[in-house]
Amino acid sequence: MPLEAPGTVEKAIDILFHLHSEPAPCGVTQIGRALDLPKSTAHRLLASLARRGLVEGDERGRYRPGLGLVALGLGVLDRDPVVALARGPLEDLAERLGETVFLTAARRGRIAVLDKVEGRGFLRATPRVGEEVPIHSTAVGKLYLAHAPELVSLPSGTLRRFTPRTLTQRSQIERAVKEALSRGYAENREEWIPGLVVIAVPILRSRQMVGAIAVAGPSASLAKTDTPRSVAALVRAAARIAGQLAGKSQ
Amino acid sequence: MPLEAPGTVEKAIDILFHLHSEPAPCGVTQIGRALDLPKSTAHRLLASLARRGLVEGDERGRYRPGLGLVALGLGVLDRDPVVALARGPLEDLAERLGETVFLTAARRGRIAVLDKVEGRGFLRATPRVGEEVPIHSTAVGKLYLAHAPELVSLPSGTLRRFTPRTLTQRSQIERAVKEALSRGYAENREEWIPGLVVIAVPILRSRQMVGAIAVAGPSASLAKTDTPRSVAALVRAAARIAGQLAGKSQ
DNA sequence: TATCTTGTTCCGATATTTGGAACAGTGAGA
DNA sequence: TCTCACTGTTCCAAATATCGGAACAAGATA
Repeated sequence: MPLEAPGTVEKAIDILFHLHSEPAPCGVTQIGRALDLPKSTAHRLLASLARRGLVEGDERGRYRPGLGLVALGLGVLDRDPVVALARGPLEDLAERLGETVFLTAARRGRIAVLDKVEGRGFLRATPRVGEEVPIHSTAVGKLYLAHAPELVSLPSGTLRRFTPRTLTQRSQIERAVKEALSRGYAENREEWIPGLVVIAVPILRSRQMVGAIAVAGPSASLAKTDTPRSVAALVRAAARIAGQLAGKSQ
Repeated sequence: MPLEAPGTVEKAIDILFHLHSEPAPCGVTQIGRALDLPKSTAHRLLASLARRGLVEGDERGRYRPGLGLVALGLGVLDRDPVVALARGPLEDLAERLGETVFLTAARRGRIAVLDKVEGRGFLRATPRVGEEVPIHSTAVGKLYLAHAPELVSLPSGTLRRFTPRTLTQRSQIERAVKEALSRGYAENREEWIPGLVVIAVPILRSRQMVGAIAVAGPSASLAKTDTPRSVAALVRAAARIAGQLAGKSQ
């Protein structure tokens, strides 16, 4: 089985993600080369996407992601009750701590950023809502491994080393996960991005982990001695979100 | 020519928009009925969409929009320089005026909301980022008809009457557009939604209209006598955005 | 001007989508 | 508890829409 071929729809979606990853509008030939599609195929797929507004083509034949994607993407966030309930607490936290605070959740075995409020520092973390984060080298990843390992899938094989401090051995990660479980929070001190420190706590609804909130900033601002203060604030906010979540419907 | 049939990709996109418009997750049969697709076709298209994360299916076979859409949708906004530059002024305006302020732009002949900052009132306007607004019955629509009629396409035939105050005759609209052009701003007093008043000004970069910012609120809060104050604040903000826009690149 | 590019269109071959039908699992109602 | 109606899923032959090479027109480049 030589890697089953993607269908028509999948190719079209691949074009969307490619346009998303490119900073500038792309031409048909360029897209075809990047995704290994004949020019005419790329052209036809782009025409279909353009008819529905998912891409926009200028008069020169360059294409870029279209406004139709905005409505669809924002709709996903509006639909999620956790995002709605977390918005206020996130703003409070960012105000109090002065650093960037964000909300994450696991979907399809991966972890994505669902919302954020940026801090006030000249040097500050700026996660992108909708993007994924690795599992083995982040604070929220460790939390999921601790509280809901069935919701995330750690890549098999060797784990990627992002920085000198990245934990790449399973035994190291196991130890960190156990620590996260017993302490109730997880840390990531420059294990993913040099200079970046993240402290995260889980949002637990009746023992089930439905997400995590975290504070992120430069290592100088989130020193180890300050950790208890950040953790306390995060835990309070997470409890508030979980409480409102329990009130809502189920 | 009996209304050419949509291709595979278009059908898949139609499914995305249908899921977006439904508040609850949908089953295969339900989607098939709504879009006139056989069950098996809907199922296969959903499988393709799910493989790329644009939809998520639960264990019961219900499908809903997926997280992949978030990254794509937010990416569109990040890419747009007007959105980035308008963010600050929008927040200032919302703070000063106390009402909801939003940014719109024309794409593909239609007008969409690109960003918003909501006001503080218990009763306040809550536009949805990414959604479209009508042209003939909104303040921003009149602005586009005045400054860049080639960018928007007024529907042919009779214009839809949303409220008793909606202008449905071309001559009425022409007069309103001329007024908007001469005064530099446009108003919409309950012409689209009962009780909703909007005041909008264009963002002009070297005589070209690249968007509009507007303040929206209940008619009681945006009385006619207050209009000059709102207009002045909006005009200042629009000029600031346009100025920074001129500085950036071209 | 000559020579590359580019985006777009065309059209026959074929692989992919299509959609009816059968299957299996679930939930409601008797 | 049994039944029935309804789901979502899978299968497969038929048909058709996709595919992709080639030709075309329009710019950009040298």
